[in-house]
Amino acid sequence: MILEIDFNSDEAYYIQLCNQIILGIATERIREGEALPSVRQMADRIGINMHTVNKAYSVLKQEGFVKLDRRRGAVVSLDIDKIRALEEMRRELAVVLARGVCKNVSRQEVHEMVDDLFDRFTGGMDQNS
Amino acid sequence: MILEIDFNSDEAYYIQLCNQIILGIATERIREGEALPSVRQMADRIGINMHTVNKAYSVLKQEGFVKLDRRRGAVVSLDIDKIRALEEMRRELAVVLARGVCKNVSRQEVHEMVDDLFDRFTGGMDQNS
DNA sequence: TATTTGTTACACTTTTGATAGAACAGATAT
DNA sequence: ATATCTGTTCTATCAAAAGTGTAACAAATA
Repeated sequence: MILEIDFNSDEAYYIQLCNQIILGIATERIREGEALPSVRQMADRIGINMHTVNKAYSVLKQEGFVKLDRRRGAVVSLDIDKIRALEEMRRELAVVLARGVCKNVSRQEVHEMVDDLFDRFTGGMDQNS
Repeated sequence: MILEIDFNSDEAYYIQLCNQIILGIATERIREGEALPSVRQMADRIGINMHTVNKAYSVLKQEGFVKLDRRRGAVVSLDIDKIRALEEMRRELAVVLARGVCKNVSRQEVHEMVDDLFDRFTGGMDQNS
């Protein structure tokens, strides 16, 4: 699992960390039941403060991606609230697509991009889910 | 054109304003060549400070959605840098889809959502663009 | 001339992001 | 038992971002 913070990005470190972990889960580089490095290990590895990692883990817990276990650390545990997930996705997607539409990105190009990304996530094994 | 700030949102006011204007352009409620209300008018109307509106307009200018004219104000003028737009869309889409995949949102559901949003933007008149 | 435009400058407050050190209870392994 | 690890929680500090307020300026307009 490659985790790297872009210290020049304008995105907050804890947001970058959250997104990369979520991408890791989606691409199955981290699997359900696996534990993330402890806040201190992770902090050392990627070069940021323990409390910043802790904040990222707390957000991931709040959003239902991990559960925090005192003995095992942050364990990937997906809380499936699909209705809520669909609502949030729609809100975010609306803004992303609106930007694209303004820049003449076509419907077909978006569909192709979605397929391409989905292939990366599931490796083509997502006929049902 | 309905513009409203959610004062309870954790999203910055100027980001909310940017997104709503972009949505307005995408849905053609604001058309190319039209001018947005002046920073002072807009500030009065939606109940935030002039400088915050100015910041939003500056960001929209920077991102190529409007041009700022001393006499006419902020005029919708789309600077089409499609390659850049596609790159940014891909980055943002990756995170949005990853979240969805973790929550069992299917490829088909995403495609349907994209179609639905595109219909809202272009009213079904986007076979070519 | 008076008004409106974007623009800029200075000042100020509040919130957020990030870091730091320290301590605690619970769990674990030696 | 001891030492070590876990998340967690304090207090503290610093910098940057977000937002507001007042004021002024040049350019354009009516």
